[in-house]
Amino acid sequence: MEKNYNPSGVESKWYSYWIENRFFESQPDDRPSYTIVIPPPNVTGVLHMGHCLNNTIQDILIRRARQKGYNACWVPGTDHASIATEAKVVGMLRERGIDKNTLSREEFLTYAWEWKEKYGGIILQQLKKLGCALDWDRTNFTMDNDYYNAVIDVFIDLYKKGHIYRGVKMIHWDPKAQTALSDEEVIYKEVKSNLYYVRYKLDTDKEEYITIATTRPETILGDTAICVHPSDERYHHLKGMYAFVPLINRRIPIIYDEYIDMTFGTGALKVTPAHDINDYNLGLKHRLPIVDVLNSDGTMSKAAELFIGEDRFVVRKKIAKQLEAEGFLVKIEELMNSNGFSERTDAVIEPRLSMQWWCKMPHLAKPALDAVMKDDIQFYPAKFKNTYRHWMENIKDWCISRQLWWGHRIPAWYNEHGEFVVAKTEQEAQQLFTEKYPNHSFTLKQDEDVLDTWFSSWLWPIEVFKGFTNPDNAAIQYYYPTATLVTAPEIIFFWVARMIMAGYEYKKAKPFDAVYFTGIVRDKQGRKMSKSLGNSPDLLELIDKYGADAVRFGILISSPAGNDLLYDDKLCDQGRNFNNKLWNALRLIKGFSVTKDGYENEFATRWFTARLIEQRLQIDELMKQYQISEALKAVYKLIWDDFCSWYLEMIKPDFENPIGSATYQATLNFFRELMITLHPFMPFITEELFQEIREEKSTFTSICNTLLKDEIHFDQEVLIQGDLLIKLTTSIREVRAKNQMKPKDEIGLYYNTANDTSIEAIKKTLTRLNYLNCLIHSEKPEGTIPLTIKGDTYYIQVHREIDIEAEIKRLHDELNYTRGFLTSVNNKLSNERFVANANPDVVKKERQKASDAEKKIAALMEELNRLKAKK
RNA sequence: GGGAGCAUAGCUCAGCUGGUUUAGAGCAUCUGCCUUACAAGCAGAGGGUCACAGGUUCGACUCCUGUUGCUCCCACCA
Repeated sequence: MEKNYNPSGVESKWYSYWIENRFFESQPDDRPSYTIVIPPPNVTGVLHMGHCLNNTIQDILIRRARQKGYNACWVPGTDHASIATEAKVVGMLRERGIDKNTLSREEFLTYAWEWKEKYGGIILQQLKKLGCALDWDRTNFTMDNDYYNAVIDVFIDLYKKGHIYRGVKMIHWDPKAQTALSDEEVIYKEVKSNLYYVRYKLDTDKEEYITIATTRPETILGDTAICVHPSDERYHHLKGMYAFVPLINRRIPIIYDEYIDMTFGTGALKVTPAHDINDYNLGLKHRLPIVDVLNSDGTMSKAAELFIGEDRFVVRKKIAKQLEAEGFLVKIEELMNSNGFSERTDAVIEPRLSMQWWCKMPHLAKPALDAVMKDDIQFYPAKFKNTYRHWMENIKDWCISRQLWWGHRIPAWYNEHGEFVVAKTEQEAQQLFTEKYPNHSFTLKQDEDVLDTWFSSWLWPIEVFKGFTNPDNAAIQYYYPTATLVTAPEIIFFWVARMIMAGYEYKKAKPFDAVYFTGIVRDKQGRKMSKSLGNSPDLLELIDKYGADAVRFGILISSPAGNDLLYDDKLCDQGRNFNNKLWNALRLIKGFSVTKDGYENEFATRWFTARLIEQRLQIDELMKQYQISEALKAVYKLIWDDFCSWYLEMIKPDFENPIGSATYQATLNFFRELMITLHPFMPFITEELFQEIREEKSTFTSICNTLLKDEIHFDQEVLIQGDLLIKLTTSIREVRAKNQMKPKDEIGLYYNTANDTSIEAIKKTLTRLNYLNCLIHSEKPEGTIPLTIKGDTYYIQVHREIDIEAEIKRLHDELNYTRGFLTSVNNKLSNERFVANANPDVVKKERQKASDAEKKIAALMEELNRLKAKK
């Protein structure tokens, strides 16, 4: 074996081996299932740190489930991501000099599919580098033929049930992508804007004005009223009056409504029903006309009368100048306010009135809310239940149509008069049309729009098993409900909530038992990783540099449950070092020469046997609670500290001496068990080392399909002895360090407890003791340093002048500490109410603590006096 | 504006339903070691008024209230 572990080559070798031997494939059988559906990454995506965290966690859950005897199935796939992909394709076409507007729908879709075939699989390939144990035969895409039909069928079904309708409402418009967005796709950001104070001339004989304040002066051209608060005395005299919109002189009424905030600006609001949701509502209430001054691309429309065809932001500046020139602009103030941006294109959102398709939510939300509140579906961390409840209780109708081509085309058919039917095919539509509108003409045209991406992804846990296409098939029966969904909290509404709704609506059952929400990956300064900051490392480069195991380790070890994690390359260093530690531990073991009568350490093997079981139970508990980074820490310590630092040092024979075959076999076996325990976290190196010590080379064995033992009983007593041994060893090393002794300097230990069998296990290697003597009570050795552990005293002989003053001080400090401790314990015990009220076990423990402390104090006193006498 | 969460060592965090010591870990720091698996290593050390102020209790890092500071989600302000 090389001196250092080198992951390159090893990782791809084992991934191929796993695939060739179909270890990740799953078919229904008599084992219980453990299923995860991957949150399908966008076809446009490349792997980033968020994916790394997310998929590593899923991989751990899947691999562990398989080790625990479940039939584990992890389903991969991608999401067509309508708006994001369409934007990419449009961009690609532009680079090639093709304008989307010159293409037919079919031509555009041909390009889009080409693009998807070329780039759509990249992200899945990258997951293989991470080691993900996905069942590739089950790969799904949200626009696969069956999946597409399932989405359309669900639309039709909900329409028939009366949950889907068409209507004109104020929606969020993305002028860049030129499509409607759902509420969830709008991100509000604080921006610095100007607040323009503009005066409107009143329709009187005198030179009278009313001044309003607005951040969007370009919409002045769409004003149809000015609104003030009914109890605002400043404006009482204007009742029933009119004003003129500056520049275009439209005569508009002054209206009164309690919606107005009198303290903002001048207390007078310009009302533009076409371009603001609140203004729209005011308009409805006061029956105001609507003047839509913007085109769909964000330029001024004909209705604006001025600046026609110019961009809204250009016009904002121009109109301010013109207002100023004509004496309408009173002043400009700076203001922080929040603007909506498109999640996908980052364009500033326009509230816009338009005809869209909607899905009513209340009846879908009800069972989905109950399931989470009653913990039928468990959220980890549970705090997200609150967020979820709040949204579900205030849920609004879902805008599901998008003015795009890439996606599931809405199955609605219209005649020339805008009358429509919903049907899967044109044929069906014609039939329906005849029935519905017997005397109308019908040259039918299908709706040009597609459905929101999430209207397909909410069916993911069902349709990846063909739960719509073939509802009674064996796979859906066996795998659904899935076990755990691992996802980011950002998409709790977009996706998680809606999958739960779809699950109850169409399967009458939850889609998953639990949802684990990961944190956000941030850089070490706590900033969110983003392209624009350039603080996101290239994952593939990281894997090349450190190996996937080390990267997995790095991202997990910093990842507390439910909190954001601060990633730093240093953590991958730690992971790489851990790899190397494992590698070298095996190098040591394999380097032993083994004979029947070589060195045996029966205590050490007993101790580690117990330790292994104890820690595995601990890891089980942590994993049950999804405390994944804590579980990894526990494995890490078990291997590094318990196995390498203590166990291996205990069983290491003297230089060039052989090890006994019993101890050797036990050690190999421990190592194998440790690899299995670690495997879900670091799959590649554990497979490599597992194969390295494998005995039967003939069968297609892998650590992937090796079961974890489920022992639950272990020897508590030997663990206590081990702790004592560790304490003693540490104390001896401390003496060495304090006395600045070289490794070669002679040192000896006297002990006096006959009942202590573990003492024999203090091998010279642990502390480099030159001799170990049991002594009889009466003859305490001279010139030694006393160590008091749990009331027993040990003596260390260092063969050099002892600094008695320093030793006295050390004993004194320890004595003081122990006395303080005893006092606090005694305070409790002398309190009658404590003894009366506290749990009897607690009282018993406190009594034990007191007597231990007393014993220790006595021993310390004795040694202190002896030292003082010598002085 | 509504809601949720966090505050423990220089940094990142454990410490679950009050009593395992007078609070732990990893990283970082310092000291000593090229000791025959690993310097990507070994051994040892230092470092905390558990944000602040009250309260409940025999007993509070842990429960309650308030204050301060930070984070997130939702609603959305012309």
